[in-house]
Amino acid sequence: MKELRIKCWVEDDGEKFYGPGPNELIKKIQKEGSLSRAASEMNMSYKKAWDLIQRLNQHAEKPLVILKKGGSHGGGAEVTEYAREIVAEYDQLEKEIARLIEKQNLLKVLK
Amino acid sequence: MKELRIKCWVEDDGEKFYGPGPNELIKKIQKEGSLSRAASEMNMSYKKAWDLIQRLNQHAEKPLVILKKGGSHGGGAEVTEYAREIVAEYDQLEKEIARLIEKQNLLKVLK
DNA sequence: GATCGTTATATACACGAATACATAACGCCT
DNA sequence: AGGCGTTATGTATTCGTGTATATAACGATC
Repeated sequence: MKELRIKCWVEDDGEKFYGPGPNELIKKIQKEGSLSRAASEMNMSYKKAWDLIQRLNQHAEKPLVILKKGGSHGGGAEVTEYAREIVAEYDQLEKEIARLIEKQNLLKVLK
Repeated sequence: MKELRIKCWVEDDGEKFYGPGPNELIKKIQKEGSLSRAASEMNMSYKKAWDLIQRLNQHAEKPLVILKKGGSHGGGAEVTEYAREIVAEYDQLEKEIARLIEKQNLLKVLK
């Protein structure tokens, strides 16, 4: 069965840094409060998730995720208010794209 | 400088087979009448282009590109009318997506 | 039948990205 | 002081994808 897929992301000087992956990861961090658990939930290696967060915080004007190590629970990850705003906007954009897709079910190549 | 990018493609049972690459390749084949020249114009290896055309013709209900070998000019590649229709539709879709992008310059993460 | 330019096909190699693994650092708690 | 769970960081390995290279097949034209 054929279907039309669309993906959108943000690049900074040609380097991609925000897209579906980071968006989902941030949501899972928010839910779990832990980067390692969020990563394994996505079947993503911890290192990749960590590198991703570094790049995210570095390119954005304000940090999206605060990582803390040590402490009673060993540490944790906190999603900033700024990040929650971005997630909401990205989700909104994806919704609008999905609406555009539905209007485009007439492609000959889809048959 | 940050910018929003969008890409769309068609999948068949999860396998992607039509997107920006194939679309551009078909256009160049139409212009050149040759698969090898079209491929090198895109800085794409001949093998990759050939494999791509095979997959395209196999998944579509009608062939998009007819390859002929031998003959006075050594052979050549011909784009079918069906393919030209698909290219036109895909270009149209990309245009609509570009219009959607312009309305979306308000993302916080873009600042 | 020799030539020519293209398609057809297989194999070896290069490269980048992701994974796997190992180990250190941290700070609250008992 | 020791344990715990998490973050922090480097390195080696794996894996997929594309490239590079070589060679054969084809068929009209001369």
